Amino acid sequence: MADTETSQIEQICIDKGMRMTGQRRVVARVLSESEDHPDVEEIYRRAAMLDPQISIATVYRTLRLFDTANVIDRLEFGDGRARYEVTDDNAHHYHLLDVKSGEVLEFENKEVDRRLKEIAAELGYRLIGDRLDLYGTALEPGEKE
Amino acid sequence: MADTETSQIEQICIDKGMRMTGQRRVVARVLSESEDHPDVEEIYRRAAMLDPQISIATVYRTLRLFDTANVIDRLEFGDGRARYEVTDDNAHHYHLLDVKSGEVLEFENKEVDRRLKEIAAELGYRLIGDRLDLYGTALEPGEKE
DNA sequence: TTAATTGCAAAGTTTTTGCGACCAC
DNA sequence: GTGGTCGCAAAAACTTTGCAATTAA
Repeated sequence: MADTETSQIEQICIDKGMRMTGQRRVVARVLSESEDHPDVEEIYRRAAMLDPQISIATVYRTLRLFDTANVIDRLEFGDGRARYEVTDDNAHHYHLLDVKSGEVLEFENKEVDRRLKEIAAELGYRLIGDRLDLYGTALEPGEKE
Repeated sequence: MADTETSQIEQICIDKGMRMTGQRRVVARVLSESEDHPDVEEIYRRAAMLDPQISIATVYRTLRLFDTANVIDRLEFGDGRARYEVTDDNAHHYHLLDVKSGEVLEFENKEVDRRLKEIAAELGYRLIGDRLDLYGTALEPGEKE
């Protein structure tokens, strides 16, 4: 079972030379197995299923650690709570929020990537990060596209 | 002097049928005259110069009111506190943060506007809002652009 | 062995809210 | 006049931190 496997994030942390405690392994596993964008409470809830003794303070500390090490990305969609996802070094992506359902879609666009880098350069900056979130409502079938 | 004039935002609020109290006028004036992106504490500080009796609770309530009415935009640059700017219906713009100085530059780009709308449509959504923030470091003279 | 990490509870930040007094319309 | 708004202080929501006990390397 997956219970004894090394999760994707755990391996990254090991490679980065982090001290891997049981709690960090649990949080790493939770994040590796999440396909959504959970907030801290939700990550804590999922982690507590694997280790009922884990403290939310440790979850906060671990998320900050992983975020600082660029292992995960902290997202903010304007609802006050931070959400997290695993950093994907190969494919930088953006988000589209369905404002009615709260669902979050991810999308990539190389053309946008390139254009943003150019824009930063035109303004005299080296682009080191970006955040692009679209907010939309689902088009009904037949509705104008 | 400007003290008795109707500020840009105040007029918008009047047009929207809002009840205009002295405090709302003060916050409206502060925002109208701000060319930066102040956070709540800073807005409160500036408002208190015009009305020393104003409460920060009222500043929070007024900002939420203005934001909900789309008179101002709430910005989040990842530092935990919300910042605000006057909504510009004519020219939608994006932000570039100088991560070293904390300075915020604004830029427009019709091509990006159009592309984002197309992307949303391709995903099956009507775009109703977006947020695009670039993070960069200033290029030194002669540095690769 | 020992410096780093944990759980707990206390405290720090930012924002919201209940309530009686007050004010705009 | 009266429903909306204000100031105040309390509380809510989210996040960080001090400390003694525990643990990874």
